[in-house]
Amino acid sequence: MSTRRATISDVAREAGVSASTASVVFSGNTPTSEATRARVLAAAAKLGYTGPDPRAASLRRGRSGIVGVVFDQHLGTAFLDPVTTHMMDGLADGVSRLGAALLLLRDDGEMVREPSLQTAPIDAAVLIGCSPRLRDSLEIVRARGIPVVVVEGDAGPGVPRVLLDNVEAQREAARYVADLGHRDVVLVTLPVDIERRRGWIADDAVVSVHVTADRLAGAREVFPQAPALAAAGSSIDEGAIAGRAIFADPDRRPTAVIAQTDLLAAGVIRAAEEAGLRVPLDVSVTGFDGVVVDGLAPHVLTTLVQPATAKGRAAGEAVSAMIEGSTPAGLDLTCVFRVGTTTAPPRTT
Amino acid sequence: MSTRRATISDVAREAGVSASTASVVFSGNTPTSEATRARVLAAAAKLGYTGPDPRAASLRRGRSGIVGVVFDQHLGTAFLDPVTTHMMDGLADGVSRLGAALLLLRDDGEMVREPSLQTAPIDAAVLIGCSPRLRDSLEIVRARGIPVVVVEGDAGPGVPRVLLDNVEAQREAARYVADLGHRDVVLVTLPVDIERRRGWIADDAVVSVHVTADRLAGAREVFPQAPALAAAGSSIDEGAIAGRAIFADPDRRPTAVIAQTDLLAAGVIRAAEEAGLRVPLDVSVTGFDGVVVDGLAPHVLTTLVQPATAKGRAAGEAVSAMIEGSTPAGLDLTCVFRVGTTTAPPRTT
DNA sequence: TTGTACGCGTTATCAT
DNA sequence: ATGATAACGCGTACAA
Repeated sequence: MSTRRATISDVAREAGVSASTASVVFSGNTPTSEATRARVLAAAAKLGYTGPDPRAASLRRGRSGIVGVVFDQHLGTAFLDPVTTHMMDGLADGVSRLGAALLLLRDDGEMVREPSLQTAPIDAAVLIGCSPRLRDSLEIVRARGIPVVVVEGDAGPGVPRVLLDNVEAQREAARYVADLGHRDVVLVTLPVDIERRRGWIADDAVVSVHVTADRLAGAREVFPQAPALAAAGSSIDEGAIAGRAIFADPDRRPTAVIAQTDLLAAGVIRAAEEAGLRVPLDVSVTGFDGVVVDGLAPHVLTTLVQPATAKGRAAGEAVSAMIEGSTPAGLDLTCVFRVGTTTAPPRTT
Repeated sequence: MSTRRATISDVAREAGVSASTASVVFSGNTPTSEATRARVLAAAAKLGYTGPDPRAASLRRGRSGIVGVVFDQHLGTAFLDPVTTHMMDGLADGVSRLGAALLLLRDDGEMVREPSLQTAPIDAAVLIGCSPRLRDSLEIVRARGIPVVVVEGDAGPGVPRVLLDNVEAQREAARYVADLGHRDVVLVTLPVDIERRRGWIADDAVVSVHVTADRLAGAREVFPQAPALAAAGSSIDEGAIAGRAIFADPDRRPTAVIAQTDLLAAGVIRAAEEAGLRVPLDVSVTGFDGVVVDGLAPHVLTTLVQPATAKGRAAGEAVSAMIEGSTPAGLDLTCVFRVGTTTAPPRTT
């Protein structure tokens, strides 16, 4: 029972070679004779040496092989959104070429103990979302000289971004609804600001959340007068709350609802069915995101399929490229409109 | 424009102090005079030095401040389960005392490029789930001499585990259902093995998934003869599939269904309502987990509320303790039975 | 193919 | 309160 973990020098001594030779055996960066290789490995096994200390290797190499992913909210909250989840999946994929792992970081402004965004041993960072904190996070990583990519957020110049065509996509869906013959349409939106207040959005309201504003703008290009009801978040329950408000008055029911996310759309459908309306016969509903909404079956949402996984992968590949020295341009991803079973022409009364 | 990032020696030189003094200014580990402190900070600002290099600090200190979380499946898949999500939240919380961040690791057995579980600069590891891979992962981290905690899995001796009282909890729910007067009960279970095949579980079937087996055993203590239908996973849609099978034949409908997760229960409820049954008037349904099932409202599941967040936090605190040198015992967490609106006495026909 | 020499950037210890 | 010194464990020129 040694009192201290074995180092590569110990192994080298045991094997009767120099430390650098042992190092080379483990890294494989230089050819070694089969004999020494075997002896080194045997010595390592004997000493319980499991490989180079990652901390020392990382100092020496100047790289840790870790990419930080920065959230501005509780991890639990962030992962509740399937879009985020899929993006993480793509991200893991995108950095895997580089063999990097993902470090979950939360930058909430507080001075926490390490490792925070300021001190984590990361080779690059991915900033997510469009929070007000984003600028500050960006400041921190840029000061550290760490490559950074921003996903769907407002970054300064010189920072590669991965963006979505929210305006155009939402416009396309709205156009489809209009072409079906709908004129009486209500929009259900994501929160308009950090307050996350529910309610009808006034014409002069300032929508400070990027995504919300863009999708709203897209829909309004087709339905300039459509009333818009803001939800407090993206969930089925929130959608149902909005839906109940919309379908409460039988005399003022719209023939179509354009929701800004699939979850909201699913909630609206739920509310419609509660109110005795059939989808799409009595009311058409569209969503946005193209995620699998658990429990929505047998409906198939008419929606905009966003490449959530690809978004993450693009971000991952971008940071990989930056780590390797190149300067990737930003990437603009596009959604694909998908016609499902939740839209139909309005009923002729 | 310097060609190289400034180091703490550069800062010290610029400030006219020694490197160790500068170091102390940043770490705060030793009192310093206000004057030197200010001079060092000024020098740092001038040189664009943003703090000690985490890699070097980590080598020197022998700690990285990073805790690895090991999954055996796609991250996207893992995070689809709200229980996992909540656990991650608790985990983040539990390691925060130590100021650690979480590194997402996937150990799928392949020899990947670093950092894998074998080479990641982690101070401790948390292994999740009851996969066959778990033993191997365990082997790797133990060989590295890294503290490890296993959550709801089968670990060897000497490894702290965080466990749930699945058997007892499920038994309590079953007892409650029995006490309501139900005799004709069907169980809906999680997958029985890696195959994830749907279908009725034969009496002599081998249930190799720990959680499934435990919850099944608990229910069978009260309802030894109850037929059990395995789902292919934990989701509303899977629950609905099981539910449709169960309610297909009007003559053979049970008066109660005991589902092994809330998501499955929600699906069963959906299927029941599709079949024109009212919950809980015509059929009672219980779940397990106590997560918020988006879209289940207005129902409130009768279920076993599992302390998912606490589970994660316990694991986090356990690794924190181990990093600091103590050897925490395992922790047995208990579920709390919660009566909701989805159970009632069977209708007297 | 193997060994020598050096430095990566920091911090703990101890002396002043 | 500050400074000198010595590792921390490794990888990589370069020489042999």
